[in-house]
Amino acid sequence: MQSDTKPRWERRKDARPQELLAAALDLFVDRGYAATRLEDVARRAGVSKGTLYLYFENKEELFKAVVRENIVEVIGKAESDVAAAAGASCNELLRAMLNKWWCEVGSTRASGLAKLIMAEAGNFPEIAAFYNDEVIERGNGLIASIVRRGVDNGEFAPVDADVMTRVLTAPVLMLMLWSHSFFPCDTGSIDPEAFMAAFLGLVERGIRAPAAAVTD
Amino acid sequence: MQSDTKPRWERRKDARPQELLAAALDLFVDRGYAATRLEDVARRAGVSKGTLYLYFENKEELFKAVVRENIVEVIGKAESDVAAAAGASCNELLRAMLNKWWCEVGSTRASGLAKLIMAEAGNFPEIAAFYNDEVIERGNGLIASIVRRGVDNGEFAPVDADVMTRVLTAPVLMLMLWSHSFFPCDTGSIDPEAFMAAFLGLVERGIRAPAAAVTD
Amino acid sequence: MQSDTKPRWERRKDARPQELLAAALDLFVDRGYAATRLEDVARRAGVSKGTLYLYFENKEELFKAVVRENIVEVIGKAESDVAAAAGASCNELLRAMLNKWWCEVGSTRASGLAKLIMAEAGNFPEIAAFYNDEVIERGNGLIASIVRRGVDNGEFAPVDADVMTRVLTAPVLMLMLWSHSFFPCDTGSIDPEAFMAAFLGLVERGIRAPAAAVTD
Amino acid sequence: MQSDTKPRWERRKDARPQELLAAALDLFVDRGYAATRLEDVARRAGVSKGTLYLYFENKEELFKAVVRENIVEVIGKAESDVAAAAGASCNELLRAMLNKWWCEVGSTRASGLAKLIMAEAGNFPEIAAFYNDEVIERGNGLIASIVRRGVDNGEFAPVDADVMTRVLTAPVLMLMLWSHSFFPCDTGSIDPEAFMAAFLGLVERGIRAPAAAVTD
DNA sequence: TATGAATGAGTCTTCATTCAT
DNA sequence: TATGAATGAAGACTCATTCAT
Repeated sequence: MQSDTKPRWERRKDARPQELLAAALDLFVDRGYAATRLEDVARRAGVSKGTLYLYFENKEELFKAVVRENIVEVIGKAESDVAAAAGASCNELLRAMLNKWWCEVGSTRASGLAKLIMAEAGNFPEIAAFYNDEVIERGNGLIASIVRRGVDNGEFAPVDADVMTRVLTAPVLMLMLWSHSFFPCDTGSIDPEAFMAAFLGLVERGIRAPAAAVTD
Repeated sequence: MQSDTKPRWERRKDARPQELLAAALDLFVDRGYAATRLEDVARRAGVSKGTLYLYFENKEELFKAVVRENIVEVIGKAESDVAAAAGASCNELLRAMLNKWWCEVGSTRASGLAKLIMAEAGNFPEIAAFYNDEVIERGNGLIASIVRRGVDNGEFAPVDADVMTRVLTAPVLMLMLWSHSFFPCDTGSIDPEAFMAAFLGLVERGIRAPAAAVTD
Repeated sequence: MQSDTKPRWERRKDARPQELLAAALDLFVDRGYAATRLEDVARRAGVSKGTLYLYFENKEELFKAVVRENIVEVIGKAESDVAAAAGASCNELLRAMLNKWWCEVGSTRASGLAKLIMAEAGNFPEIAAFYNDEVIERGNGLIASIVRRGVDNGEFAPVDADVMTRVLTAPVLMLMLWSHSFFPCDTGSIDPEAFMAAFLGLVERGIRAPAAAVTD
Repeated sequence: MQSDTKPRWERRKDARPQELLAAALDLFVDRGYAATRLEDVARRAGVSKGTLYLYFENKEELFKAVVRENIVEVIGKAESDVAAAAGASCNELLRAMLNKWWCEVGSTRASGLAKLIMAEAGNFPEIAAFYNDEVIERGNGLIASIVRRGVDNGEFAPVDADVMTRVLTAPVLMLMLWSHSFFPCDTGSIDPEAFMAAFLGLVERGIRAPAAAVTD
């Protein structure tokens, strides 16, 4: 859409940040935050180290940009979805959200960022705070709101919504972590679909109100 | 009689390794593997850098020793326990083991090692291999053996033991990870006992054979 | 126009490797391999430690580059020279080569590398192998080829070429070693030209075939 | 010869320094001065690091003691021998001394000390001075005195005795160095006896006065 | 005498960041 | 905008020497 008259050597001017973000995502996911060298990010994006600093103030800002691009955005969409499904069955909605979370984030490269955060947040407080505010609080809030609604309307057993949110998100988080592990037994032996199916089955049967059977 | 001048060092041969392992556990857990400086480990144990090398060949061997001391040993005991409980109810045994795992490892400082491994194994293949062989394979094997027995004797629904093992261990693992996170919401908001209770309840109701409901 | 503040560094890409190699040669020769600190090499070349690593992967590669620059190249030229002098008197060619060796390598700073190798090869096997292949084998082969020709054409007494090569190269090597010794008697008392003259005279009279006298 | 009444555990009290010197010789020769660790010396002698310091003030004194024990002593005997052979043929005496030197020092482990000195004297000035005074000056003086006598009595061509001493000692020195090299071509391909025979033949024919040929 | 635990200065190597061009 | 040469602080590991026992 840009003017066609621009000389050839200036092409892709606007694409630079995207290429850098893509390269950074790959390397952060593979190596972690501290172990990722900016020079490698630059090289993978086909630019020089100095260029990277033209687009991102420093390593930390680069990382934040990667998180925004790959995770924060998805959460925003999910929030809209939940708001739109106000009348749906909570048991189904809950499982749909968990499954969607796995499909749209967990099963992508972006899930490596969760591993990274888990691992290194303690050494980089600023990053921890950012991730907590932008991802964890919002993501958990979303799940908790569904649980709360399910408890309120009698679909679910009367559980503590915040605690149950943790229990429900834990397996998906672990699956995300495992999918970025280098353990032979992990990498090789877990079938994510089977795992999610087993987990969602457990949830379906495990969360609903006992009384529900009577009610039926 | 007491000299006013503190001796340059104190001779504590037998106590040293334990003190060093304790200091190393603390720092590995707090900072991760790569970010832990051996000089800090030494200082925390009250000795000099060089002294550490009298007891442990290098950083990697120090780490392995920490894992052996804090995790491998517990697994060994658990294996005996399971073998001794051959006739028990699998549903109960399973929950007992998961709970015990949390109590004896998960809720201690040692659980930080799981976080560390999750996070950094990819950058340190030798450590990954060691941990996989000594901890993951053995630990998973233990849980899977119980699940398999429960499926065989009809206590459990006919699930895939290896997949279910992953599903069952995931929440405990995540709780371990969370308990070593620095996120305000994590550190503050999770009550491990409530989490474990919620999780074990989910398991009890979720894993048993459907027929069991009829039996009640 | 000249800024009063000296720039933190100066950009000298093309000159750098040469400056670093020169500094490295000096220090390796003066202090040996193990005792040469890369920081000193850098400082002598007027750069920082890190800069050195932009041009040479590590200490070993730096050393190899120094050897290539200062010795291997000369051997290559000598090989051409010998090939070109196919018809010359072997007695004269032999002495010319030995003398040339002294003049072009032995009497320069580069000869200190021979001392270094002699001294430290045992502790650095990789360096030993490199030097053996690139310098010793080729250099000895060159001298031996002349001796062999001289024996074959009757100029020389029927000696074993490989043994005689050792005998012939030994004094030049020793002179090289001596010229880098710090012994008062060595540094001061040896006149290399007198030494070489005495040695070459010894060779001229000592190597030729006894029958030669008859021939005259 | 010591009292037989001494308790068993105190045996070999006087042998300790000898054992330490033997161990030190081995390691200095194999690894050089700087690279020899005193802990290894102690271990090889079967004692602890601390014990070594009971007998030798520090690394440097240990090294000096090794040199005294293994080289200085031999030179003393050689000086007596030369003094006793006042009337012998200088050509023969010279070759006898050179050969003896090889046999009694050069072909033993002690020759490795020459390599070590050659290599590292520059980094340890005190050691250099010691070796120069105790070994080099005295050894060279011995050879030079024979050369001088041979020139004076017409047996030898009128050479400069000091220069010729260097030329004559150089091959033996190099043979000593080579015999402690790790180069395949060195270790494997040099036959010391053949080398010495070739060298001594060269000397015999090369050093005598030209007139001598006429005389024959 | 003998031990060996303890020390700490010293050296190679890495990498985020800066800045002259 | 883009480059990449240059910087320098930081960390693992070694080893001569000391000294309480």
